[in-house]
Amino acid sequence: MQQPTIADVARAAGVSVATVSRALRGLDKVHPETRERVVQAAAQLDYIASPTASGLASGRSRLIGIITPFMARWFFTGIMSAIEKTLREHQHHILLMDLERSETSMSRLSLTQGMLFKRVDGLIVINVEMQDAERDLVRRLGLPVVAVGSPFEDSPCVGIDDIGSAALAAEHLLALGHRKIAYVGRDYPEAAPRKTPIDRLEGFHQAMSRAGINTPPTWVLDSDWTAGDSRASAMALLSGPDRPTAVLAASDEMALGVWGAARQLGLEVPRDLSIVGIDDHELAPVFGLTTVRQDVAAQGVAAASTLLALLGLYDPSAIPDQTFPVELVIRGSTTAPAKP
Amino acid sequence: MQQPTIADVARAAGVSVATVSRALRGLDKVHPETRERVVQAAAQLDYIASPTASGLASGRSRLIGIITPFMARWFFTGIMSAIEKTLREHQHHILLMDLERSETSMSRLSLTQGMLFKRVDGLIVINVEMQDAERDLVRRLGLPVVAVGSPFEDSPCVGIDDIGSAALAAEHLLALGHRKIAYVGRDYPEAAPRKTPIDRLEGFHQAMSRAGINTPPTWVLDSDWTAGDSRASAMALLSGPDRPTAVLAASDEMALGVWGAARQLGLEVPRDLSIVGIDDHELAPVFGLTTVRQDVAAQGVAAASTLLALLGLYDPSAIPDQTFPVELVIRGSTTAPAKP
DNA sequence: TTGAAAGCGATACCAG
DNA sequence: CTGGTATCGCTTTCAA
Repeated sequence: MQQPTIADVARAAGVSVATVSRALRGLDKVHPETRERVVQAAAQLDYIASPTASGLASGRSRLIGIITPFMARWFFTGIMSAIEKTLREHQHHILLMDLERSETSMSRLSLTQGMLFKRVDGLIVINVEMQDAERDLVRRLGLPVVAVGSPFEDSPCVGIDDIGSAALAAEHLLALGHRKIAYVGRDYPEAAPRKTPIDRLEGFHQAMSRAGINTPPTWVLDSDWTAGDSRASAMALLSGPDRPTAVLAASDEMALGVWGAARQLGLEVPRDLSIVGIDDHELAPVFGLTTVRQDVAAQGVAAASTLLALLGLYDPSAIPDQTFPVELVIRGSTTAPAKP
Repeated sequence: MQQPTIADVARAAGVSVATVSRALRGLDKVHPETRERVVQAAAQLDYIASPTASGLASGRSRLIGIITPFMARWFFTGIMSAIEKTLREHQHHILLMDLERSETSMSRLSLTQGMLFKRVDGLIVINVEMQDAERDLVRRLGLPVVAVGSPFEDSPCVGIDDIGSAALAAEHLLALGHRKIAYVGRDYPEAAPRKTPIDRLEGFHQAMSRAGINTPPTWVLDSDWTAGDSRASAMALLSGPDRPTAVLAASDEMALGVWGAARQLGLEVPRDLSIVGIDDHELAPVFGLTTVRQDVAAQGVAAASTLLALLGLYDPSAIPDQTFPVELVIRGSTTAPAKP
């Protein structure tokens, strides 16, 4: 059976399509009685407007593109979920673009050629550097963009103070009396530079040098930010003769990787090794991991609201903060170093 | 500046819009020379076709809706990532619908009223029961559907043998000599019944009764399938006087929750307690968790390919299996029970 | 192989 | 407040 169109509703209600369109969208300048009749007719016919058609006519698709690598990481799923809910309340939907392991320009092609950008009214870019062709297209299309984590040109950017967060974690360890502190989470040199890893490492270094401590380069471990990889790196570090008394991991997932390594080596946490992470991952309270908490959902709501404001659909004065506070959460994975 | 339209390209190439349309979509019956000229002109103008317009005209949006609860769970992110990549190779995009904590019909309204279903060419439904109004609409629209995890009407369904998987895990514990085995992962009674939890519990029960063992009801724990919640349940169970020697968790996330509880109670795994999970979560190898592995990515590819086949865009003979094998992966979290 | 023209299903401007 | 109608940009017969 054919889907009912706006013309069917108009006929059934005995009005013009123009009136149906206004009535159903809740525009003013429609007589309440008329509107009622239209609404009745529409309900009667199970009429649902075609988003494609209204998109063509109005020039707005009510679709928001989300570009992200590592969709499977804790941070991204959390923020995405919040973004989705916020946008849904404003009748917008999310178009997903996972970039994981597809950094070749070939598979990214669908961003430009593949029409993704022409489908959406705006973009939320989560922790990715856009490529030149992509930036150009975004600019040509005049797409509003909200960045999360790392900035995009002069678009609004939502995030936390990464430098401060890492420093906070480091200072916690220092306050406990640790001096031999290792760091996990520097990007591999061959990876595209990302702001978050760079800033957190910077925060670690700042805190350490403020304390007058010189960290040997071998105690700064590269990682692809997965638990598995950081476990591997940590195995090497912790099985050596001169090992640190504490490790600062740039994310909780990596912190758990370090914990796994410690466990396998028979080291007890925190007795033999203190571990602190960043994020407050779902598993952090489960294992009692000390960490620096960030509110991912709040960041998602902020990103979505900001984009809606850019689209003129949301009161700009209601836009929440763009830099979110973090908070040290002390659990059982950190303690003072054992007396030598 | 205005975006170039198909008419601009036609003008530049000195042909009709019809020819441009054919040439750019790679249809036959276009003279190679003509096509070349069109392609040149299009490139020259940075022309990108409007998906909205071609959607209206052709009746296909190249958009696939994904409906899922718990977007933040391991299983969903993994499968979604695979689906996205598969669909992208066929020029389709994903429209996301996270249902977490939005089970009220009010917030689900956007599925029906909110046009989601009218935007997409097909649906992938992951482990959710659709509501009546939703089923009706899907039927009326004639939307092709592929189900994952739990079946949807007579649509193709991708998944694993949940009963067999749980039985496999249980039999591993039984083979090690365990008799006092608890189970975590029954849905709370007030939750909407889901197939996976039901089947896995069934598999556990089957294996136990085959072994002639009667599990006390108090050793079957309810959980919302998060690590935190299962940790809480396990705390109660494990701190009691008569505790099991092994726990079978219906997912690795819950297994890690149990592990957290054991740790907090000073129980050592596997010496004091064996733990086995299901999934092979990213953290399973990190902590040495014994588990039943399922291949999520393969299931995602299968779901996407099947849907494409339903849309007539993919060779149906190439559709992969719909029930995927699982495999017991023995790591360090299980061992024979301590001699009494 | 190519072109002309009729939709596709709304929106929005301009009258009335 | 309501109706007529041009328009959005592309696809798809139907002829040529």
